[in-house]
Formats: sequence, structure tokens, C-alpha cells
Amino acid sequence: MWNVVFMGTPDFAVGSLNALIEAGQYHIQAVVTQPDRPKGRGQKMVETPVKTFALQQGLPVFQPLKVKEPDFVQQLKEWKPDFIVVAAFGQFLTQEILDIPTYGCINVHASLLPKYRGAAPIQYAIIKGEKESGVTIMRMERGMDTGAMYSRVAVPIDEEMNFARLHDELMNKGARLLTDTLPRIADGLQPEIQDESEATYATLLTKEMAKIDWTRPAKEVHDMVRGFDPVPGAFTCLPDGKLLKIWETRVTGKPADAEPGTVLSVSKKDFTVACGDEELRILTVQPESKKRMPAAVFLNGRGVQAGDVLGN
RNA sequence: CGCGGGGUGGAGCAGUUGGUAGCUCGUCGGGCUCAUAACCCGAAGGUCGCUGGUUCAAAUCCGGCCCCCGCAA
Repeated sequence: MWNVVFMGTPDFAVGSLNALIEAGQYHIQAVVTQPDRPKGRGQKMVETPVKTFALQQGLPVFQPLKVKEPDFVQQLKEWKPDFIVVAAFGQFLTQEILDIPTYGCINVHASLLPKYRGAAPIQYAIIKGEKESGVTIMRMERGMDTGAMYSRVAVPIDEEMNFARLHDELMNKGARLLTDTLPRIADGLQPEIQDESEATYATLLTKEMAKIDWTRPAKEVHDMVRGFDPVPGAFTCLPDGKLLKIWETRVTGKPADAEPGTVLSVSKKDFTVACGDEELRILTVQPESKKRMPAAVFLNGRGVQAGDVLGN
């Protein structure tokens, strides 16, 4: 049995925590996660997915505002963990903390490092039109996901892959890779240094980035739409100013000679919109205050008409 | 008490000077066609979220409750 302190926050991290528990050879001394925060409609206090899961499992949960608080660092030292496993935790660890575990702080990162270091690696891989992504197990050091890598595993990304699916796949693959790799680290597995010249960064996604820019090529818009599905959702504006989220699209390959954002053809099933280069077929949308619906259904009600211009 | 939109036949919507509910799609039947997700004709299907109240009369006005959703965090 190895002593492990786990640090993580969103669903992605739950996969890894669960794998550690099921592996049966790790003693989870503590689960550290972000404090409860007011969230959503009504501003209710919401606990992180990791907290919810950890409590179900009967594990002790800690939610320091900052892990680097002296009192908490002291607590970590007293646990004398063999590993600190970190998965999408959301706080930086100080060198003092990195030095605590016998075998170091081990991170599960949802990309093939050194590509897509940072907060939103899954979304970025899709948005950038990558053909594959993956997960990396690495030894943390100071710096944003710069540590030497113990192991990696790749997963292909097809044209219809969206964030939700890639997330789940990487969560599962990452969890398995983690439990496979930890024992080898204890055995002395040597990590591989990241090639700094290959590094790219996946910065935090902002609201502004989710707004569709119809002057971009259709393929880019398509990649963006699936990269933002289901959160936060790529959106545009209807002629009346109402919000319209776009959930599913298909590149048509048909050149579009109209002002970007113009609704070109409207059939019973769907409609197409002019992008910078080609027409993009819209298959699934979500009007403001409504649920996600097929384009055909949307067109039955309010819908749009050929000639309408989106995005203003 | 963060801001806001909405609950109308299976689906998406219209319908607020209150007076027995319409549209598109779907479904079922029939027709046309080599054929069709196309077209034509016809039919079924709604206690208008729930609950009180105002009124001769409420989907439509007022109160309470339940549910869904967008924004913001």
C-alpha cells in the first residue's frame, strides 16, 4: 500500500480518483479540492464533483482556499505521502509542496505534452482540428505543465468528436494510465524531458471565444462548435438579437459567395450559413431559453429564413 | 432573495382591447408517381403546467406553487 494524497476538482479528476480506489493498492489519505462556490441559477453553493465523489466513498475531504497556506503545507508534511496525485486541480503547487512526497507530485494531463499545456487542453485539441490527442502522466515541477513525462497514450479524434466524448475517453484512458504508471515510478521509471520547442498552450476559454466568427473558414467554425460542446457552447445571434447556440454542424464543401453569417438555403431538415470560404450546414441548435433541438424542429417554429444574417 | 426567457394537441411555435384555440412538422387513411424524405386530399389528436381568485365569460387579468432554459458567477 502506498500513501496517496489526491488533488483534483472537476469530473475529469473523478476518473483518476476512482481508479486509484479500485486499484486497491493505494491508501487515499486525503482528497483536496477547491472550496464550494456559489454557482448557477440562484447562486447556490455547489461542491466540486471530486468532493461529491470523495464523500460518497467516505474519504476525508479538504478544501483549503490555497494549498500553499502554511498550515495546510504542514498538514501535508505530516501525512508523509508516497505520492501526491494531481488531476485538474486548479491551483499551483509551491516547490515546498512538490518536495513533500517520496515519489513526487504526479499529474494527469489531458493532452499529449508538450502540446496543449494549461487549463483547457481537451477543448483546444478539437478546436485546433487535431487528428489525435491523449493523456500524459508526468512529474510536476514549477511551471505550467512543464514536468518530465513518465507515460503517454494517444486517442484519435474524428470529425464528429466533441468535447464531451473526448473528455470521457481521456478521463478513462488517463485513469488507467495513472494506475499503470505509479508502480513503475516507484520502481524507478525514468521520466522523459519535454521538448520545449514543441510546447503550445491551451489558455482558459473565455466567453468571447465562444462567439462564432462567420468570417472564419467553415472547417474552423465546425471545429470550434464541437470543441465547445457541451460547455460553454458556441453561439451566434439571430436577427432579433436573441442568442442561438450552435451544437452540430457539417462542412459542405460548397463555396459561399455571400456575406459571412448569411443564411443561404433553408430546407425542411436544416439550413446552411455562409462562412468565410464555404457554406456550413447547421444540424442542431439551441435558441435562448430553449432546449437543444434539431435544426428541423427549430425551423418548424421561429426558425430562420434565407437571407437572414447571423452574428450581429 | 443575482438578472432574464418560457411552460398551448407527439415536436417546435402563433394566439394579451378576455368571448368556446390556429400554423409548420410528425402520425393515420386515401391519391398521384417508375419511385420518393416530393406533391395533392382527408382524418385523428388539446382539462391551453398545477392551484386559488376577479368576471356573465380567461390560454388571455391578479395571487401562490411546480418544472424547463439563457445570462451572470
